[in-house]
Amino acid sequence: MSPRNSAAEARRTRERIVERGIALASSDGLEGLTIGRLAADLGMSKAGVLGHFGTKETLQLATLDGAAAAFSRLVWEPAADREPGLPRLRAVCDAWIAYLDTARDVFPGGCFFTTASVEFDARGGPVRESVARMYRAWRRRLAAEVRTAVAAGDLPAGSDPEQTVFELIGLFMALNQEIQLFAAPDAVDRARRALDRLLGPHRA
Amino acid sequence: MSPRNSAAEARRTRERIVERGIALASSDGLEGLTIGRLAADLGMSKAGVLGHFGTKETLQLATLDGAAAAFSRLVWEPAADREPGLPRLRAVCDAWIAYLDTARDVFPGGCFFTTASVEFDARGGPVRESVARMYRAWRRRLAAEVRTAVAAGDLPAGSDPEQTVFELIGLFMALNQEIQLFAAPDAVDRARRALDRLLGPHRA
DNA sequence: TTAGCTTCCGACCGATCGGTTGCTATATTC
DNA sequence: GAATATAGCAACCGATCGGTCGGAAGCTAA
Repeated sequence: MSPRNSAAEARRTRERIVERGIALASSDGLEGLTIGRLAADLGMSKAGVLGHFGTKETLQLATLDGAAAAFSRLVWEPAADREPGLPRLRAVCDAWIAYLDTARDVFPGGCFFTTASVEFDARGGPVRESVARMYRAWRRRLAAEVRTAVAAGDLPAGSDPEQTVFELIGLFMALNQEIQLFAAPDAVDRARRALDRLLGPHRA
Repeated sequence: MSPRNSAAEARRTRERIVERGIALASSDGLEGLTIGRLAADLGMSKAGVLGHFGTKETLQLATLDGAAAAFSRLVWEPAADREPGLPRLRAVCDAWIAYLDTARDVFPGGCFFTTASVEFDARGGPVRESVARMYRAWRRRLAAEVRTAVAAGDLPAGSDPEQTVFELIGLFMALNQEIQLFAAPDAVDRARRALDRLLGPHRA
């Protein structure tokens, strides 16, 4: 079903487009992601790129979904087999920090979702809604782990899960700035110390 | 020295351009700030707008400076006559929260500097450097107040000022997201509680 | 073998981008 | 009052934006 490529290869092509789109958008934002540049980077024509998505907005949504899948693979899945509650929460937070610190190959421009959130938080449209939906889902999962940890007595009984999650998100955004804008070598140390203040000393 | 306007009015025109630029850039970013749109908004020609700055980059830097001046007026100056240390630090933080929550007329798109930081943190150039310089200056001032508060015994002796500032910045970014992306009605309450956790209970 | 489907390309569209140029109109300086 | 300086405009520049269209190339099903 194709000219230069078979139907199966077409899927691969689409994946290549999304993968490259993630890298570009993590640096220049989802709006700064242009079809022409994406095509040039991949050695394709603009029509060839756009043919897989139809419109730029659909391409943005696909890129966002691709980034979320990569994030899930890096942060959520490795912690899935940890004991629910504080152990799993810590594992997720450690992986989140590692995602910000060492996932430069997939996300060279820093946190894809911080960029997308700030870029679209003052606009309407499906991209904004999709970003908000993702953050809400992640916050819900974090809050659930906090609740489990409180029930298990691993976090103080008075802890407000939503409050803890609010502060965690702020921690990750501050770390992202520390790494990307300031290239601070002690960024991860700071983040770990803030984490200890929130969840109690590490490896307690 | 001018055609339709005198030299004095030209300064006013420049201020109008910057003021409108701040509003536009707080929503769409400094890159999304386009000369054509700015001109249309102000009922001017593109050449008339650009004539005051020469290049878009200079316009971006002027807009950034204008935003910093407005921020200073809203956040730093009102706290300047407070007692150095914890009282002044608290006043600045409260004003910072108010800036994020209620300064919609000047900054309709939320925190101008979070937007600029995330937009330029993966690029080079003078705009990025200017953003970094501003944040560094603000962080230095915050850290100085923390140090004074520690010396006065208003904060625990073991407090690390840079660490406290790191967490404060995260708090403000999380609040910005809570307001802009989620329009959460309890956003300010959350921020205040996080602040209490950092600096001790309010009005102690 | 052939007909149809699909991927992808090359060429093109109108709109907009940042920026330049020549000019007009006015304020200021002499 | 003449000369000068300048704010702002209209028109235009090449480049790029998102997007469309027709056809070439090749896989697949009949």
